[in-house]
Amino acid sequence: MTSQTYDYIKIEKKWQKKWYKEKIYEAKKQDKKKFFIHFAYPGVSGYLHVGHMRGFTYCDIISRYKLMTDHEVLFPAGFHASGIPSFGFAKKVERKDPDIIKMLKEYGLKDDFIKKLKDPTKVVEYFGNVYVKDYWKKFGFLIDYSRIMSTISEGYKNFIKWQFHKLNEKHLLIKKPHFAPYCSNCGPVAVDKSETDILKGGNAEILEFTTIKFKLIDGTILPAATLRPETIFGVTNMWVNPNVEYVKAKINDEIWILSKQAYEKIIFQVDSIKLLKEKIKGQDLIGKKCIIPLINREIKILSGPFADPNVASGIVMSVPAHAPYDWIALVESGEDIDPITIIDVKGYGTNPAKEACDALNIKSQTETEKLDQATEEIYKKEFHTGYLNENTGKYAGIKVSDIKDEVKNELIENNQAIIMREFSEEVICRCGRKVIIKQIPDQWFIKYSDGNLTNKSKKHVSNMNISPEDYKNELPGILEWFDDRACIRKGSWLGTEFPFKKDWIIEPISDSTLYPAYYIVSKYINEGKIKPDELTVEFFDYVFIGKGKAKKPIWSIIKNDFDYWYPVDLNLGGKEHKTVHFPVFLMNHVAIMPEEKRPKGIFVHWWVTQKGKEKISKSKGGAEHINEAAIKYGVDAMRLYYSHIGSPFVDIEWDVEAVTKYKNRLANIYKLVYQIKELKDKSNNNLDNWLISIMHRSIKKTKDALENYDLRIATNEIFFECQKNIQWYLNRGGGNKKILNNFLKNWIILMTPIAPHLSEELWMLKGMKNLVSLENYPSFNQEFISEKDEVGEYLLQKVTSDISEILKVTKIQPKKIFIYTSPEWKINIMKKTIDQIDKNTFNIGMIIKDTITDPKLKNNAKEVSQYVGKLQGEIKKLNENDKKRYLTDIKEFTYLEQAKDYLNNIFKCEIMIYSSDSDNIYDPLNKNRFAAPLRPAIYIE
RNA sequence: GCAGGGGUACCCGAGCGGUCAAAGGGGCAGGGCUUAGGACCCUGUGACGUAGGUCUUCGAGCGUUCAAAUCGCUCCCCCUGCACCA
Repeated sequence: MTSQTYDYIKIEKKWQKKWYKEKIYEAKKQDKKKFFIHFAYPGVSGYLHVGHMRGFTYCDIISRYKLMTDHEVLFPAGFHASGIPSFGFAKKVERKDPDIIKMLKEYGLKDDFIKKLKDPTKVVEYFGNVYVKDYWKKFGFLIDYSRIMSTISEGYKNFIKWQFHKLNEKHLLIKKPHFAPYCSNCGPVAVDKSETDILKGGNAEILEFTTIKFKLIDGTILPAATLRPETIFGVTNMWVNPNVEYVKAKINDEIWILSKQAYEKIIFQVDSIKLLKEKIKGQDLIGKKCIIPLINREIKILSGPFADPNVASGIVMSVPAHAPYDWIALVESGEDIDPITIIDVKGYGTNPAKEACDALNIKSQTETEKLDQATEEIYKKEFHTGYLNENTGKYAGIKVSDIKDEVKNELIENNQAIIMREFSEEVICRCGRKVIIKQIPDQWFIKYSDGNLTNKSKKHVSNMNISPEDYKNELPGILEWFDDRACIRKGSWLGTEFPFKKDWIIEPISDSTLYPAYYIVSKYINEGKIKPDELTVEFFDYVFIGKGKAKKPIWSIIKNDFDYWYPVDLNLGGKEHKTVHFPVFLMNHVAIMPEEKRPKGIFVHWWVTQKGKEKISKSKGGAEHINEAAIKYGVDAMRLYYSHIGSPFVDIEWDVEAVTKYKNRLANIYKLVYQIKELKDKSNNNLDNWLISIMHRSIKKTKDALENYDLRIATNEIFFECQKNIQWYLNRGGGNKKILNNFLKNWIILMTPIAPHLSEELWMLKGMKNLVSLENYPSFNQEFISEKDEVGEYLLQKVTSDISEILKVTKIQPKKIFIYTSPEWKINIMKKTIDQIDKNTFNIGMIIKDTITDPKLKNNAKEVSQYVGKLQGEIKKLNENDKKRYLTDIKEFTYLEQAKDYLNNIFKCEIMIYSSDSDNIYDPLNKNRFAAPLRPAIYIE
């Protein structure tokens, strides 16, 4: 192994050891500006994958950058251990789930140890360790490891209890009934796409059927369930399935007729319900009459075999003017009933349902596919563009989309309807039972709907620093829409006991809103300087909101810390947090913390997906394991990949080949530094000044980008532009040791936040003794900018590419190349014209006159006027950069003359350079007349 | 349903009124370096062109403008989040 081999494994180990030994990560309160950054702590649900590292890495990059720009940085981390995941994991271990056991064995765990993971707290402990040791430390994160905490620790629980006391004091805890997915065997279950808790039905939505109480003559209730309560005005009859035996139930004081299936669902949703012995055949209801509530019209019950006993109440009201199913059924029934139109919609006449059926040529109730299509079409049209007409009484003229809830609410207030909730598709629990929706009568909520809280939060957002900008604009809407959130639950999971109701546990979103504040305390807990049971309500009142007095000296020490570090400057999290975590993070701070302690910034990043934009999921194959990837590609390569492959605000694909390319790039940089070491010292003023100048441009661009957290732009500048520049310098023949050294040092520092291990290694190679991680980021200095040399190199590149172009087109094998730089008068005119156009004083005649006062140009008047004429249009198209280039004073002839060796080298032939102003020019084809500023004429033999 | 984001050359992806035939990377082709290379360097990669040029392109169609990938409208198509999962 030669010294030039990039042995990243060795390098990583070496520098991590040093960082962690010297504890350079530890945040210390100093007289500097502080920066508090953290990521939304991960849930403890198993091993993480390469996707999770994206956000963590961004956080470390920003944190390292701040550390290098004169900030004292606090970058803590912890685990969100509350909730179902660790509990579920433990359960799986307990029942020896083969996938889980296999996975644990793959990670090298012994049977004895695996057994221990039946205990959820052991699960948390184990994975907490994995996250710290195998992920965060392996990636070189300068997390303050002295503050690591978990949400199921005693101290944290006391903190959460305090939070809920505060919410209660502010009247932000309320009680009301709630409807939640529930398994009669396992308790509450989460219905979501990941299907953690369930076997089937992850895509199910909860549908809210307005169940309207139609009354039979004897007062018995025939409940018709509908998603479109506003159509009640258009009801002409009822549909009852003749083949179904309905049951009767007593709900409060009412007798209801409904399907057996409906009964079994509704018992969980109403307070008082009793099944009666009496049953009734659908057939026996047909022909009877009932009354439409609200409008008190009498209608007939008809036979509707399509009325599905599994859907809602099993009984359907018929709106033939607006529901294709009802229309066709009515036609087929042969009854003499006129549809009632209640909605006016552009593009339809008096009976939209009939028109839609006709358009699709629907003839029978059995054509369900077409009927569904017709239903959807009409529903969409009517909902978005329809208005209720005169048949709807006081609602006439109102938009359908605005009225739905009003009709529903009126019916409910009049005790003429209830809401019945049901899944859009079947949901089956892990245990095999059907998941139902259950009413929880006295559910506690955090009142996020509170107007005052919402408004204050929205106002706070407007002063925050939020990336991306789009999210900042979205947030007020989200806060507005964010509703009360059920905050406690009873069931098998981990979390803090709710202080106001015994045996109930605070749910995991509600216990992770103010938590960055706890990082200030966790350090003292971890170091044994204060005990968990000392963290009383008085303690937190004093430390966090300055209420009361310090009962012990340590209280004021902690408070001092808190006052220095808080608020959070930047909270990073994935896009999944946009509508859940970030809103509650904000609103709880606004509710509880004083104004100066509310968060300053949020950074939302998108995900790493599998090929084909699929979410990486452990259950569905998953991506590479973090530790394997780290060995295969190297940590710095992965860090570079995350920060460069795409904008933080798009999903990126995990692309093994791309990561490999990044790895090679780092190896090249490593080699390049070695190669430069071996160069012979030589100087070239123009070129050397150019390198310094361009270096400072890069410094400026990088810093500007990093200040805005534009990680990708910064990374591009450092790892691609800088490399390109130094490559140009070397290819051009540059070799000034002093300047190269200076360039490299700056370059290495620039790289450090992104590829810290490589940077440390290179820094040492340059003979530096200190840690580059603790260096100061280079600062931009205008003095080092040399416009002249930048323009000179630009000219050279332009000439080179022009010559190449000519060679390519003409296919000439060049023997001699002649270059003619612009005559002085054209340069003067160019400058004058730019100046005058900018000042809006352009006068073509004056410029020509001025120019030909020069006796040498007297005979060239025609050429002069032609040139000026063309210039005008061209200059208007120029941008500021271009203009600046033309206005820069540079002796083109001299510059090119000095770069002759380079041209010589490139084109492998003799190069002759002339100024168009000089007399002895070899120019057989009179090409020099085409010479213009920064665009010399070329002639090739 | 509510809300958000997109469609750019072979692919990924930047650009978001003139600097745009459109950055950067990858792929592909040719050349170089090499014992070899899947490492690295150079060149090319819309079409046409024996002089640095011209022509046609940025989902589709209209429009605004001296000027549009970039702005407006309409349409088509994709993707994502949505609360008791974190």
